[in-house]
Amino acid sequence: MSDTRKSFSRESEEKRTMDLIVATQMCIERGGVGEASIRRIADEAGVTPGLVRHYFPDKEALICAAYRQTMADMFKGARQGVDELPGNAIDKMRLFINTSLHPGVMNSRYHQLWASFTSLTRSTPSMAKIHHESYLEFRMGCQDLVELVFAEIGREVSAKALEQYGIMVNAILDGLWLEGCLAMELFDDGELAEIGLRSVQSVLDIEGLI
Amino acid sequence: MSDTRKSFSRESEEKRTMDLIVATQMCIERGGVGEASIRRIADEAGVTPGLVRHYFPDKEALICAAYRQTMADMFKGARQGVDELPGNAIDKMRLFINTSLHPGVMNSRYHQLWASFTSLTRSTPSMAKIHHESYLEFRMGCQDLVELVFAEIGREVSAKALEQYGIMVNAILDGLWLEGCLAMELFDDGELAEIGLRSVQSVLDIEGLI
DNA sequence: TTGCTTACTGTACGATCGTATAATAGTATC
DNA sequence: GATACTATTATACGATCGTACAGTAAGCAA
Repeated sequence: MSDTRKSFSRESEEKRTMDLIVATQMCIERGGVGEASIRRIADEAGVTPGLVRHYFPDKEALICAAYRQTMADMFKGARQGVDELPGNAIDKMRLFINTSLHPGVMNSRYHQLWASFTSLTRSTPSMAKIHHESYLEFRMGCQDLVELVFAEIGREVSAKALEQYGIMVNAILDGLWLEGCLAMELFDDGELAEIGLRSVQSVLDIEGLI
Repeated sequence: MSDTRKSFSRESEEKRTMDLIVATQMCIERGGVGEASIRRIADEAGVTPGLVRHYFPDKEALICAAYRQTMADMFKGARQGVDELPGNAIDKMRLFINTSLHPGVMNSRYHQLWASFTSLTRSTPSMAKIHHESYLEFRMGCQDLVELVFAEIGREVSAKALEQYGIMVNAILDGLWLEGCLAMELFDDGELAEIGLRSVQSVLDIEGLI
């Protein structure tokens, strides 16, 4: 039909794969899963639809890859600087809470991606697996920080209690993150982070977080 | 094409509308927004696709109606019995937390619906409005209960502080609800409700909730 | 029973979907 | 510069989508 073919340059598998994943994120970000068709993703990535199948066996595999990437991005964003921080455990916890509840992580873009992927976990087993893994990873991140804090102040708790504290902190961060993502305009800058610090301090019955 | 027409009976607008809304919920519950096509919804409701347009101007209107209905269902479920409870404010708060974090409200069905609708709020203004309204309604429900509790024990707090307590309680419930919906099998019966009670008690610095 | 209203069915249309595959061209090797 | 490899394009196919609309029958009023 067309008399001129699209010119192109060959790229590495890593680049093309990542381009397609990022394009998928952008499509979903724009209008949910329904907006993320193979054609639109390819267009967003600057390639033609046929190429997608060259790198991913089917659409589901691409969506899964984008899901994994999104969760990795968010997790990395939330823990930014926490592990490198030379300070004590309380400082790490404070930074973790602050970072998780600031615009770098708590924004409508991540929320849109998160909600879209989450809505697929029930019907797609491979996505349910990703969801499960990333949930546990985040919860364990919370739990490990709690453990550090308790060790620092010399408090001893059972493994079960520690787990429940992890669940609590995770819930508070998830809940505040949700509120912030969904209604950013209702809160002042740093308000949710402050509420998060106060809540976690209360729940863990510790001091020095604020 | 077919030699026999589908027999039918005329029904009231209320019934047909509700049938279509429920059918929409069931389709979304089954496999996300992608599964909720007009044809499948009509089939689920026991009517033909053409009828949908007789009651709803387009698909978006039907999805919005289903969104509203779902949020109303959840809100009603969470407040079940709370307002009728003759007891004191602490009892109301306890019941509210327990009910919100038990299977009647905290289940994968509601979560699937919630996540699916939520993923549409960014690109569809009419759904963003519904989302905003239902979020504020739930948060105010939390805040009102906090106010009742504080009044009961004679604690006086500023309006701003009260609002922040409402945000905290809402976040804790949202966060735990999410955890429970997404990984029900990781928790014992009533474990999350208990964690919720302990967290709220800590955060509000009150007694008698557990 | 007849006729009227309209809830409801059935079919059609153009667009878009995911996938398959043949044809092409960029690039490295010799 | 010719050759081989394969990343990439282009096109096709059948299915399904949302919507439009003409035709049909259910149920009520007279």
